[in-house]
Amino acid sequence: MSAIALLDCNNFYASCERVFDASVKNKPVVILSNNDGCVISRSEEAKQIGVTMGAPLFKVEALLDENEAEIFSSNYPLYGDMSGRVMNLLQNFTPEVEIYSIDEAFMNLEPRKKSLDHLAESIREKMYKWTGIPVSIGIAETKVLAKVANKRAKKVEFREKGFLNLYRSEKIEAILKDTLIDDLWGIGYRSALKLKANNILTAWAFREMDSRFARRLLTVTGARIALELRGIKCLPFDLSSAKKHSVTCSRSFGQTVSEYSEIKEAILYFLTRASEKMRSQNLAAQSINVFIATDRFRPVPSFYSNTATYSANYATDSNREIQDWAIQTLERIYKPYYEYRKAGIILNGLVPAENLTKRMFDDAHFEKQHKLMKAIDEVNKKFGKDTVRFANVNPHGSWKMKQTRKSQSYTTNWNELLRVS
DNA sequence: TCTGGGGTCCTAGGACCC
DNA sequence: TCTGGGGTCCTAGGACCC
Repeated sequence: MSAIALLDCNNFYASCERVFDASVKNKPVVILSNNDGCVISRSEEAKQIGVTMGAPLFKVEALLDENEAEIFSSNYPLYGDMSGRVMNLLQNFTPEVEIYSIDEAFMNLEPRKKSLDHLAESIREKMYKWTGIPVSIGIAETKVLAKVANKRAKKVEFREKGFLNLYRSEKIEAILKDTLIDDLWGIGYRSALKLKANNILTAWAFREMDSRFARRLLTVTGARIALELRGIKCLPFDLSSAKKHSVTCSRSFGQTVSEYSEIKEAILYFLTRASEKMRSQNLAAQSINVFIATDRFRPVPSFYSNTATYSANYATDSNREIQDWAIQTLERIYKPYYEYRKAGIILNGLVPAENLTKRMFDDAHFEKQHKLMKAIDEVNKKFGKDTVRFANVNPHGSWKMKQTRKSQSYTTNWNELLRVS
């Protein structure tokens, strides 16, 4: 039985901003979602003054001003780059690292030369020294228990140490009894309601629950979590950094949009971004899902939301072809007169772009398009986004979000390096 | 035309995560 | 005035096959 660690970066986005801007140390810092809509990351100081996760900016703006907080739009190139540094560093401690999210990774700590506590300490220390990012670590026999340990490690009692080792620990029972069912990884709002209706209020009660009943109530997903709480591994360790199954691009608009031509513009723009990302992983899509929606908070004159899928007989990575799919699909769901607030596309059925099934008729033609797309991607990578683009794509449509508080791309753009004066 | 059991594949929708 | 975006997995149900 091996020990699993879950490492995550504390207040990741806020911490990233701090690495490069000393003037925001020891101040409340918050990072906003796209459109500068709501708070998605908070420094410790911001949490303390009572800014909640997901709070809409307009509701906490006064509070932030009073406390002289720093407010940033999200800067994903920066966070992505910092994430890469963190994950690379982890490989020095064990080859078995599963990157679970931009700021979290599971690690298999076996075999090891040091004690688990010692190992956790040295990982934390090196991470801070080399990347400037503070991290928390939870250690246990399964992923779910490691998650519990990690969460607890952030609480006041363990914050100083920054890690909690529950591997074969007699503390497990007490901690599970003190963990509310709502706070358990994998149990969301819906499942928590069902469990509470059955008087299952804590992680411990869930662990002790009859597993057939757990399965009936929450399907296999829930049953697995209950077993993991007992120390039985059900969630596999995924080292493969597996290829994606889908790529999404969607946005809320900066203002409402009604005209078909503008919605189409937005959709084609999202398509450009998503297919770029797809090709960067050498994948091709076999279907597309298009969705549009009016403002869910202000259903005026009435709420409308719809989605449709186009499935092709072959996969492609050519924008020309996917554009055709997208437009046909959009036409099926677009209705005039509505004030749309959000739209997006999902590319599905991703397969490796090499060795695609040969097409009966226009294979040579497709080969050409494939090469053309690759060439366009190269140019845009070198000279900047949308240097070369399809004429029907407008990267500056009226639907475009506003991002007014973005920090610099310190690590990914030569023109925005940190200046030392 | 109806009748049965057993199987696969696909899709839409739900639930959850960060 | 102002409320994010990008993913995964599971299941039920329809269509189809023998």
